[in-house]
Amino acid sequence: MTATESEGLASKGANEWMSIGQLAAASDVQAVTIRYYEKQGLLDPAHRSANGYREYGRAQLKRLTFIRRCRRLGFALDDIRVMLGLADQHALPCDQVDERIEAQLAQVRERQRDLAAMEQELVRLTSCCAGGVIAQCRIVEALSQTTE
Amino acid sequence: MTATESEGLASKGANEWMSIGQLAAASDVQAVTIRYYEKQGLLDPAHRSANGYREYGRAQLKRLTFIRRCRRLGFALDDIRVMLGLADQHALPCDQVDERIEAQLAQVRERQRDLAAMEQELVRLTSCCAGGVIAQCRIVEALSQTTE
DNA sequence: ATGAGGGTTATAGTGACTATAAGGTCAAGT
DNA sequence: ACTTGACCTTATAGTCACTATAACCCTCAT
Repeated sequence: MTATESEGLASKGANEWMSIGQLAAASDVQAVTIRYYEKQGLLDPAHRSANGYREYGRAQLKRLTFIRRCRRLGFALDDIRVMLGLADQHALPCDQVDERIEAQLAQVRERQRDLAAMEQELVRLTSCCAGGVIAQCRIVEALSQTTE
Repeated sequence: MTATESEGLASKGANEWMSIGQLAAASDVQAVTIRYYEKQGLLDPAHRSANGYREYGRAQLKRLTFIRRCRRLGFALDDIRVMLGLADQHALPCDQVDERIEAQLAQVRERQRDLAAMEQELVRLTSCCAGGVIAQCRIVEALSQTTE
């Protein structure tokens, strides 16, 4: 921990300006990645302090948190850019965002199915290869079997 | 469909030489990707016919199928290269392959957990945004909430 | 004043493709 | 015979979302 009042980041006492490193710690996004997002237009160019360092406030943390969550949910940066754009226009109907969420949900569920199949296959493979030698090991065979 | 006898690929009648396109169709791996694998050393340089075209037999299809399955299971090409190398030396103990499988299984299960969380959040988000306007929509809010 | 640990830029590299360009080959139809 | 179109060949460049590196500046404690 660097500064005395930076620890909580819920401490909205005096001023809440953060350096890029503090924002990185608070948001769980690396500093380089934050700069990358700025360059990609996902974050506005940050306000600079006298020495040229970037300074961030709670709004930026919020926005960055949103981005990080979306990334974790599997959204591409382009999708996120669009969603941020939509969200900035408060009068627009929510359908488009909702549509995206639905599409993403479909994707997530497809991946879940894939992973379930993967898991099953891996479990089968581990049990078939206990303490043996590759000559008897069926792993490669099992994974190269042509479906016929 | 191009050639007359290419359709079945289970037809092991006369000769079973395939062009790269046929192998691509049979293996569900794009031709460009097959060439890429060759360049990366995952596949041996293919035998060439008189005109310089690549020709493949069933052994290659098997190997490629193995690679594709591994990719689907989330293995990196480096891992696959090693596993192929291990599998080619039939006297070696299976432990190393097994170890990899175990590691991969752990990865798969971690992703499953992540996806489950994602799904939950997405479901929550879709229900909170039905027919509204962004001003009332909680999606962006929900995904930018600082955990406190 | 020195060194550690921040910050700044720009550029190059990563993995696993994907797209493009520019050409050679082949079977079928007119 | 010729053209069309689908296939094959190579090489190179682009993609995405970072990640690493280089080379430098700023600040603070010892």
